[in-house]
Amino acid sequence: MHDLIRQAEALCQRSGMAFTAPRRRVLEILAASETPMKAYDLISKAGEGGQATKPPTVYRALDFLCQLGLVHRIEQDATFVACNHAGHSHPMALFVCNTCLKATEVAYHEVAPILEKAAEVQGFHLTRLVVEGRGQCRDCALAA
Amino acid sequence: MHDLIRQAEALCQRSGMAFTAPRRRVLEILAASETPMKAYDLISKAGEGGQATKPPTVYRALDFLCQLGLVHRIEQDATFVACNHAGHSHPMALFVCNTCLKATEVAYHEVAPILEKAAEVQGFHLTRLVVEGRGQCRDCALAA
DNA sequence: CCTAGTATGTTATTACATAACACTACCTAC
DNA sequence: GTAGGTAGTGTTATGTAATAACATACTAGG
Repeated sequence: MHDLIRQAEALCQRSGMAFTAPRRRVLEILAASETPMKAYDLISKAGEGGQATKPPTVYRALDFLCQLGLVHRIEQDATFVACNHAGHSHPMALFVCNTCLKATEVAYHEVAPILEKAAEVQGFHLTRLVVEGRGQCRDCALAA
Repeated sequence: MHDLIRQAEALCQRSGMAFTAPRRRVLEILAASETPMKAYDLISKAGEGGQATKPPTVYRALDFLCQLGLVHRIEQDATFVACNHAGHSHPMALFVCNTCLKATEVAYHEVAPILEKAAEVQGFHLTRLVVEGRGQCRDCALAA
């Protein structure tokens, strides 16, 4: 999706950050992938153009893109996925289909305050929230 | 906490599973730890008794204990923590303090149905839910 | 007894992630 | 213009997490 790339360029320009070659490359690969990718698949894919691409290069790009909200890391299985809703900074849950492995993003507006409150009751002040899941997506349910 | 060990014994007996030496050892170490532990810290700690303890042994024990709900894996940082609320199978969120690294468990009864419903709207059927967080715990807030 | 099931022991390897340092490009202050 | 800072990349090496594959032991049922 070239949309995403253009959004990334815009976002970087606004915040004075550089949208450099490796960052672009990593985002392009992720945007073109149907499913979340493992870091090392990404590394070897990024290296296909003759460009030697080593782990730190890719991990740095991933950190950058994650911070900007253009990419999400799925903690459950250590994979990375381009964000469909870039720009927005909604809190987004990532639900991964057990069959096709695609990730579905679901907003959880209502849920964040509830969890924050529940945490606060125990004296815990939340600064970051991770909501993920597993299950079956619509397509795979219909196909079954 | 010997409570946890006794609970584990009981739980295993009821379900016809064996509470074997490595399983007990891993649970003991986790129960005695203030904070969630990384797998390899666990492995070397388990090996302190002269007993050679290799990764597969410990990972197998961890899988077993996680299935029984006696231990939780914290996906954010690949650590493991003994569960304070064994027996119950409440859905539990794990919030990790950025300062002291201790984990606080918070029930999220109310939240699960909301997320399930939000997922269902997009045709996604949830079978597993992971809710985790980061922030500051009560003790560290008071100390600050 | 012996065999099927369950669990552990052991070796080796695969996969995930970062430390540390050298180098480049660019920008800005003098 | 040039000294020095900042941000980013390249490269080597290593640290950390997890599992594959196969051998061995324990135990309960026929």
